[in-house]
Amino acid sequence: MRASNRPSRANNRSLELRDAAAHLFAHRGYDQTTVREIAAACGMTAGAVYVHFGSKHALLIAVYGEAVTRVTKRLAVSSATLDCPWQRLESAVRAHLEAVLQPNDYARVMTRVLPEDAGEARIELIALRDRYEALFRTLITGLPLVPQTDCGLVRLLLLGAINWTPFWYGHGGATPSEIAHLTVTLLRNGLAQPSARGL
Amino acid sequence: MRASNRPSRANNRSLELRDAAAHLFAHRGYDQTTVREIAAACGMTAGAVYVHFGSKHALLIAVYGEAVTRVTKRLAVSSATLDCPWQRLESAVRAHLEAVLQPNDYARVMTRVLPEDAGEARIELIALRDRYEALFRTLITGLPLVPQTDCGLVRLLLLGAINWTPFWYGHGGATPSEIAHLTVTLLRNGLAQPSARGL
DNA sequence: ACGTAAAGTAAACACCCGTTTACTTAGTGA
DNA sequence: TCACTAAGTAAACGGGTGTTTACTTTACGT
Repeated sequence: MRASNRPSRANNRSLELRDAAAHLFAHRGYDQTTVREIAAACGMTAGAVYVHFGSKHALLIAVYGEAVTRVTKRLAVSSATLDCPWQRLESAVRAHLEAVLQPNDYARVMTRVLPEDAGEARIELIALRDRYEALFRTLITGLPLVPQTDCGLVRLLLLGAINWTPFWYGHGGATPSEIAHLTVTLLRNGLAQPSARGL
Repeated sequence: MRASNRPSRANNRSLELRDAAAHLFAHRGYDQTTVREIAAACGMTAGAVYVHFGSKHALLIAVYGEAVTRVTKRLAVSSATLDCPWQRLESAVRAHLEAVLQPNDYARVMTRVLPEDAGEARIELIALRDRYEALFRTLITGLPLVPQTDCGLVRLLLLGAINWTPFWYGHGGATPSEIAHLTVTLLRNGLAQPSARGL
């Protein structure tokens, strides 16, 4: 049968493996996922994994890298056409949440797997994450803020709030779009009653 | 020699074991900590651990429970004497951050170890965490907010922001007290320039 | 003084892990 | 057609895991 291989050889089962790894890492974590499970999800043996990836760490780095690439692309597109910097930020937050909260294996790995769990691959994962978070840096420094605001701290708090969402999403009943709107509104106006607003 | 055991027998090496486990879980995570390491930290053999705890999971539950108890106590004390609900919240956030960010093994386990990593003990850990987060529920519902604010969502965003701090603390240079102040000020007033503040 | 029970040891148990090693299969280019 | 190479298998390797077992030590109550 030659029906399943159109281009030539190299049916790129590497990508198949990477997808399976992403799925398992996202749902069960890195440590609790075995190479044999990943292989079995592709109908292969554990040994065959090492034809495509040098180690389990390399597989994680591939998944993490792809996750950053995808969510970066999505985020750039979603906020490119808007003028208001607050709307740009909200759009970016919405894109991030949709990526993290929908059953999107890749994006979820970014919050589910801590770089510390990756051993020697730790440095590469942190570099990948930093590359992504830099996007929020530009979005936040573009906001018209009260002077002397610590933009870095604001960015870290915002990312923390939205990175933690996978741990409770579903219990609150809010959609990613609603969460994004409340988050950015909160960031913009606060939630004190205007009459009771003090310094 | 009977110098080292005042009360009677039972020098409570259980507590010693629990402390050692807390230290290792906080710094290396649950999966990557072995029972033999915990035992060795107390100068014991792995087998002796099972005299005091029925399993590694039981040890984690003990650590997690103690963590919740400690930080709950600390939080209740810190915000009891204040009148202004915003100051109460800031004080609680500060207490939480100090517990999580200082080299405090117990508190750090609450953010470092995900309940999902605990297998069957998962349900008990989630129950313990919920018991703690309920404290913030009362603090937030006590705030004078604009009507129809989703208090639950606000609480979850706030807890996310401060639970994520261990992953970047130290790089920003801010102290727990400063972070707490900015966080609550942000929550209260937002960070838009008053002149540019819209709906 | 002695029986009892807790505390701890050393060693094994049974299993699972990531990785490697021969070996087989199959498609490709010359 | 035939050497070449990538892809994959089956099985083992070396080591580490949580846990259990049999045995020893130790301190107490009576």
